[in-house]
Amino acid sequence: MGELRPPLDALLLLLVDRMSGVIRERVEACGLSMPQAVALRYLEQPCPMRNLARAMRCDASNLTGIADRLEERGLAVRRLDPDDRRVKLLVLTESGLAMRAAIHRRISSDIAGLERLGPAERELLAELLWRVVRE
Amino acid sequence: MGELRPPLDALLLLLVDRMSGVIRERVEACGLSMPQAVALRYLEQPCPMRNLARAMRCDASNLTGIADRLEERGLAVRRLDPDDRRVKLLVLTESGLAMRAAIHRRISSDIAGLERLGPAERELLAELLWRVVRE
DNA sequence: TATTGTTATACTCTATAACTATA
DNA sequence: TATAGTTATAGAGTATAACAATA
Repeated sequence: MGELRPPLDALLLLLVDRMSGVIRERVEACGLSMPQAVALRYLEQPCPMRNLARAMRCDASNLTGIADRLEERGLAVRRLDPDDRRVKLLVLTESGLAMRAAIHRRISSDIAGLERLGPAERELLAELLWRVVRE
Repeated sequence: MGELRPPLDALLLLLVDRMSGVIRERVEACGLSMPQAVALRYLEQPCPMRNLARAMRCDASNLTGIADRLEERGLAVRRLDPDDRRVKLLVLTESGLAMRAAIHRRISSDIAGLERLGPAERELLAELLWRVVRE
């Protein structure tokens, strides 16, 4: 029963694979597509559509449709920017803020096999990941 | 300069987010879409299209198009299953095997900020992740 | 009857290019 | 002239439902 441990890179890929699947499931259980959920996450504050596109690493033309669908669902609205009349600011509604929080809550809870680690091991894992992930 | 360390769940989400982006970039630099690359990864051996769809967690009807495009690129071929004439086995070509290996190589190398950890710390991280990710 | 792969349909995401209204 | 958002277009992924061939 001596199961061979895969190398670190394989473990990281496995982790990403599993977590991505679970995240997608939970987001779609909330009735949103992934791009819509990602947009919500970036909309902590009113944001020009152009900036949002940059943050989401997609072409600006895509944001038209994504914003349309967020508006249709009542999760966000377009607001004119008084300082530059070319710009439209995308802003979360109350409902959008609630959805954003709900998705974050669902995604952050019950992660993978984290329950198999004790408090000290989680602390250790967090320290190591912090070193890896830090800017 | 005392930067606050985010909680473990946030660190894991951050890691997944970063790695997912890099993986997508590298896959698309190889000229494939993510679903095509995932299909290649699962095609270690000839595989009925139905099983592949199950593994990829998508409807079987999607595999028709994905397999079509893999065949157009000469990366895979459909082969009849002698044991069950309803079944078509998807099989990698030589070119498909090479692409599969190339993608895996590119994805596995130079991961995120892993270079910031020493050998002992990497060993520790691998042990912890193995506990988390193990079946 | 049940299953495999396909087709038809509809929706979403994706990029490119052209357009408009501002700056 | 440059930029912000939109539109038009085309390709790809996604699910559902219906279908032909086979079990």
